[in-house]
Amino acid sequence: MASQVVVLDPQKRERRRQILDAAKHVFADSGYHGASIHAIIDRADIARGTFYLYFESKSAVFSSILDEAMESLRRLMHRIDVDDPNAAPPQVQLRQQIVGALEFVVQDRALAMLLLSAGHTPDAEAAERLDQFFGEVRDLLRRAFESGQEIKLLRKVQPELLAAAFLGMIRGVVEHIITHPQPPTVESVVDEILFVALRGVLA
Amino acid sequence: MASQVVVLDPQKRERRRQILDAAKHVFADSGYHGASIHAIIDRADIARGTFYLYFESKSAVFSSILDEAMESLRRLMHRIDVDDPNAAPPQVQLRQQIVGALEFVVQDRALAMLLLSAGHTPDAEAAERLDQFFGEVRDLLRRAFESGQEIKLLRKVQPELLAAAFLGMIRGVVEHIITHPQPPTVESVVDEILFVALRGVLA
Amino acid sequence: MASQVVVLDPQKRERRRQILDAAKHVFADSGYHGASIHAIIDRADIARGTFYLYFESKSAVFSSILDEAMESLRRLMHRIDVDDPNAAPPQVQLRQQIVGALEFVVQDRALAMLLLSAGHTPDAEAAERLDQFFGEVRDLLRRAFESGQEIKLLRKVQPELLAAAFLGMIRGVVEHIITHPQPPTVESVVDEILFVALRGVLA
Amino acid sequence: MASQVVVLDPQKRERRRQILDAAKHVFADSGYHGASIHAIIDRADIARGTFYLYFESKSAVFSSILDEAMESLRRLMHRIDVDDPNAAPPQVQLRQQIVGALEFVVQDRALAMLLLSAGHTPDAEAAERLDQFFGEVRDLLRRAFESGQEIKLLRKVQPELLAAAFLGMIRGVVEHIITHPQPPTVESVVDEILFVALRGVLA
DNA sequence: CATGAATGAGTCTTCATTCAT
DNA sequence: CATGAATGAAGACTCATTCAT
Repeated sequence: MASQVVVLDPQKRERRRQILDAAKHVFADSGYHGASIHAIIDRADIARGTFYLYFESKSAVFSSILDEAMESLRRLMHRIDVDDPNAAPPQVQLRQQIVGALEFVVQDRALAMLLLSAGHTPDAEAAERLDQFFGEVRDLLRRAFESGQEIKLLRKVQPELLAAAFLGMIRGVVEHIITHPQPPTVESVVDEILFVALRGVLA
Repeated sequence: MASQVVVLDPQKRERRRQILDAAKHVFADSGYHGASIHAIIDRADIARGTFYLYFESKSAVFSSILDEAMESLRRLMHRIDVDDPNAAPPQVQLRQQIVGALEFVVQDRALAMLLLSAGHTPDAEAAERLDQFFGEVRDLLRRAFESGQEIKLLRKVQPELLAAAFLGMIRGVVEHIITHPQPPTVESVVDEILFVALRGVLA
Repeated sequence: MASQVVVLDPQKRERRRQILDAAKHVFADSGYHGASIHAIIDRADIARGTFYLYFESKSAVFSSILDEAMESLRRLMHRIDVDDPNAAPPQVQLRQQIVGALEFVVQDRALAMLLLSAGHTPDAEAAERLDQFFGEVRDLLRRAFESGQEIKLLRKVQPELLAAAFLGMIRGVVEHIITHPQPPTVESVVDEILFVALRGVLA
Repeated sequence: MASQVVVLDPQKRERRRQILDAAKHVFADSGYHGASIHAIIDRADIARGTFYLYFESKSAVFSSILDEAMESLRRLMHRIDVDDPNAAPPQVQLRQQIVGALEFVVQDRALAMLLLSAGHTPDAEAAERLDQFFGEVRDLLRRAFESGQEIKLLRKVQPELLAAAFLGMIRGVVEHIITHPQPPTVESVVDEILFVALRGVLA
């Protein structure tokens, strides 16, 4: 059976998970550079050498974490069905997807912090991988704007610019939710933001 | 006009500038942690010790850069005058200020990249200073929303959430402008974004 | 006999020894501050990082050296048995102990020099540890004087002052033995000093 | 007029004093190595370059401090007059000299601490100078013992060993006086120590 | 004479990665 | 497979000394 993912026997899979989880939390706590292999293997409760048995470098784990996240996100973002009369109205579908994606990110606090906090790192490989991640998300958004425009749901906009702006907005919102002492529900946040995005702030 | 800053003789001022500029570029290129004192002094073409003559630590230069940027931004962001009949209409004033601020950031490419790329660093002092910087900008935005609401220019919104969202949006836009191969003019970008922000994307 | 010290497998023990020995010599040669990690690892023929695998800092090795020395000294200094009719007479016991302790210090030339040469260092931790070491020795001496006084072996003296004086005397004597081109035997030195201490220099 | 000391005009003399005093205190506080030129010029309230106008290096000031101290000590230690029937009895003269010397050292607290705390330093020049200082004192003591022996005041001793032992004792006593919370008078200390030295501790 | 800005060798310490067991 | 001891490059920072003004 063809598979993009290298098939590992369950034991190794399990170890890999263990390391990925540990790394995710450490990256979240300390940022990419601040995360030490020491902290990761400590949390994963494995030996130093074992780490390098599963990942060839620090940036490799980082990459894998982003890979997994991207895949999950992609699974959540289907095409919005406009033609099927049985489907929910587009705006409802849109809202559902955004809520879903945001909830995915926000509920995995470690992932969210990792994504927010990992800035440019001196490690070129990691930096590139992160750029790529956000690039993909931005593409997702851009295509969404383009479709919306085509089907006349949205007015004429510059999709690329808007994608960049909205990606930033999402990051800002996620940060708001995560760092807030009494985090609002994702639903309430999406309602407010979506309203603003769709209709603007003008009275 | 009296200055808050300790007055240095022109020579020292000049050196300080030289170091600040070099540091800004290095931070922009490599992020806070990735920036080495070595790289900074290399770029500034000074000796190791000279650096510590002007700044007591790496995080101190970083701080100073943010201080200067914040001060400049604040100078650009006046209160919007609504009552004076001789003043430009509020929306025009708003647009001017945003254009001004954005232009300030974008035209200092190094500063822009520094602000975008500096993520969580293991250096607590630097991290805090950066948080503070964005916190101040967010406050500026929040107060703007609150005023707008009070004078009934804007509809009822959650100022804090919107401030976070718009700060993120601004970061996204700045990144877009900076990284774009053919960067659009700030004016055109502001027009598009402002329109969206005020009236939404709906057709 | 159970050991207070964490038990290490022989390999690590050996390495630790190797580093301690190297450090002792370097400290002896250059004093605490003058001793560089570089010199220590050079002498121990290990890599920089290896040093920090066994000791968490320069002051930690220093501390360990003093710990070991103190423990050895303490093992050499038993209470003097006055009552047991089978034991050697007190003066003989005293002489034996002093000879033993002095021989221990003198024969480990590096240790002796380290103890003599380490003055006030800017490193607070190391300085404190050294003070503590000599403080303990002084206490040993003070208690010895107090006991001697109680059992009427010694005449009325100020134990604290005398302890300080004799500790200094011992340092002086050790220095004499160590730096002398033809070092006298410890026994001969102890005989002379002990005689003076007990009966004075007057004809 | 011949003079060992280079004659300086009063202004320079004064400046020199100022620096020597400052340096003495700083050396006393932090030991030789821990003393920074910065601390010295700060305390002397002079500019960096000025320091090097008066002393060619850090070790040079250190040397000068010891020179001055040695000269003062020598002035205090005359030959003990045994023959002159009008002179005080030898033991009284001895006591006076010791009290005088000790008082000189103890009352100049900074000097005392400097002498006690300056251990082997990595600075070869300074280390040598310090050894020389104590060597001279030891010689003074040795000659005293030799004379005492010649005139049959003292019994047969090993002058060199005893000089080393007594020098150490003196250091111990000075340390005791200086570090004691309620320092005893020098006179009382000398009485006790001298008694012990002359007659021993035996009951 | 006095100044203090500039220098750069040298310090301790960290940490990603390798490899023999 | 797993281990963890060993490595050494690289990092931030200090400080005695020089020298142009």
